[in-house]
Amino acid sequence: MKMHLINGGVKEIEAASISALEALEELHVAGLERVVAVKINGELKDLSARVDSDVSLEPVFLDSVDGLEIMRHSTSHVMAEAVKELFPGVKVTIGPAIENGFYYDFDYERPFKEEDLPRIEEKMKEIINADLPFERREMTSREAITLFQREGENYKIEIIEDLGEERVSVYTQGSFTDLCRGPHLPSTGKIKAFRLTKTAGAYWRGDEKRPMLSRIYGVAFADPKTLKKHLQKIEEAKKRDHVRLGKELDLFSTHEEIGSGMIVWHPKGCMLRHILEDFEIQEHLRRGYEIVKGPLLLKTELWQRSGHYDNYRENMYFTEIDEQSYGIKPMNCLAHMLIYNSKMRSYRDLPKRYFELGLVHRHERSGVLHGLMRVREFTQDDAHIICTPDQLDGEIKGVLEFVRDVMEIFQFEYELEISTRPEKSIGSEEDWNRATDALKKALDDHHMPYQINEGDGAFYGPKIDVKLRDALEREWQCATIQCDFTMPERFDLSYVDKDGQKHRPVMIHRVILGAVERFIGVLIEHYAGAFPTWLSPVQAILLTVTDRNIPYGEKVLKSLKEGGIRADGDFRNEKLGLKVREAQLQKIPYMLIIGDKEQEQKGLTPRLRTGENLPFMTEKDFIDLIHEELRQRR
RNA sequence: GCCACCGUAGCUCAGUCGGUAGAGCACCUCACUCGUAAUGAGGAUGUCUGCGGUUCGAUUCCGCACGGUGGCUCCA
Repeated sequence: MKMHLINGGVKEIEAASISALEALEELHVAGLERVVAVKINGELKDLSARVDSDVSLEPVFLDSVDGLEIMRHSTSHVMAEAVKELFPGVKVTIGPAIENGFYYDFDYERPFKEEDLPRIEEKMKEIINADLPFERREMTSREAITLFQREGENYKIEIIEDLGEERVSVYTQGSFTDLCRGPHLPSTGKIKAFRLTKTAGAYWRGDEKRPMLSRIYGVAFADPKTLKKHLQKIEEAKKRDHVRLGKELDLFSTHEEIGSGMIVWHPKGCMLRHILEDFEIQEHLRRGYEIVKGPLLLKTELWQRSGHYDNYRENMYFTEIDEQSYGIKPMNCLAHMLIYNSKMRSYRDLPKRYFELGLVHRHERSGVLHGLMRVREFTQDDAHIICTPDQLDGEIKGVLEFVRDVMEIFQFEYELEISTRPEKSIGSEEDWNRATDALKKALDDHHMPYQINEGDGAFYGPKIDVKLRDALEREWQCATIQCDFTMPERFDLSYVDKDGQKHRPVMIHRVILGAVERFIGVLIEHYAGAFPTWLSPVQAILLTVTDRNIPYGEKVLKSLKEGGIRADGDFRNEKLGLKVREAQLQKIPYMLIIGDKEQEQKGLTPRLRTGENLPFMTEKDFIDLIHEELRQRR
């Protein structure tokens, strides 16, 4: 038979069938000890897989993307074996490889705790040191069910039954056999670096009505050095945590006595919000939006009419005024529709683009709250575009471009998803398809790649979601563009077309930043608190060298403020070194040194937070410098 | 909401195997008037998150509540 090595030689051998490992040896693959699997005709296989016809082979090295995933998956099997040895009676469920590591979900008489992890790690090391081979076996589903019945592994049986395959494969290493598609490492000794990181509860099959299992997470890398680097990176990322920086930079706080999910904005944080909101207003006006504002409380009857009462009630707060039930708005759309309906609309008026920095309240379940990222009271940069069906595509494109431009200003990388119809929803199948297609088309036309998120749409329509990542690489939904054919129907929105007849407009719900709170959370982590000048709550701080520089410092401060600079002064009787240090820790872009030299020559000496000094300059030059940065949004 | 962990001075944290607590920074006072990441000396600071229970005695053990963190589910 003839074997072809990808990016290598061709070799013909006599034998009719050999293992992939033997084949790679025949082909003199370098670094064979680091090979953990093989691609046979492009398909990932175990090294023990048989090679018995003319094939192309490609070794998979431990430190490749595929190699790491295989190793991480194998590590989860090793963990399952360790847990089964240490905790008799435990049942295994699923244990996949994930980004940087793996997890395994167990069903045990009690949940696992952090303190169980060292013991499990020890046991895993024993298994790894024993260098046990992973052995693959194929069998019929019936045989596999019998096998797992003997082991009392009813979750595995459920998986096999749901698979509905004729044959399945199982892998055994040491005392542990698991249902698994594979491939796996040749043996446990190939695992070079792992760490169990945390425990967590997780519902069986992600369904909160089913049992809560006990999940153990781990990370695993090709070598101890990379593992250490990864753990250090996480420690570094924690220094960028927005809750921590929010406190250090005096931006916001939360209070037990106020309640969960409510943010208190301090002067600097509030300034940051104000800058963003002001930016948003300018950008919206520029793009043909009109600013509107609706009330916080609206009668419950109206929420019934919109469908929110049936579909979103558990997230809403209600109250009673004069024996009349009211709901606090969780979304801003209702008032916008009433504005539209306040008079007759012609096709000539469309599209209407109503923009509101809308304060909403949502009763988020206590366990999901998280710093600024997930709160119960937040402000959306919300808009509703009401347009003719013909205008829909163009409007979606316009919003997409808006999102793209804004993300570029902040230099965010983002991921796009389309979410389709959820179970709990209103509207006809036809409208849903039409709306979903419009969203897809807009993304395709812009050549923007996206994922499909089945069943994750809003109850009234499908949506495009834009996701940003925080310091720990967790994804947060920010911008969203949602198509809606239903609300216009329910509120009987109409416009008079050229034909003199009333027609039904379409509505787009959309946000760009999403929630101002969440966006600021992501923004803090993105810049690690060192905001560009245009966003910095304090752009420059004056640092006097001695007390005799104070009067001059005050004069400079006054003219900088009059020049539109967000300036502050540190006129304390302290050493310059201390003032520099504190301004540095506050991550203020410019420290302006005011000493005798500056006083005599009538100017200032800026020090950047990078440590670099700019040459001595006049107040006016400095003001111009800042304004140039503002213009460029830097 | 579910699972795990956590809550000690304004902040970061130590401590008490049950006998009512400490450090650094910050704060206040005094001296120093100083040129690019911490000047020195002195001082004050706590219902040990809250409410119950066990106990002669609880910050420490137990339960509940409140708040936070990491996940699951849900979501901007």
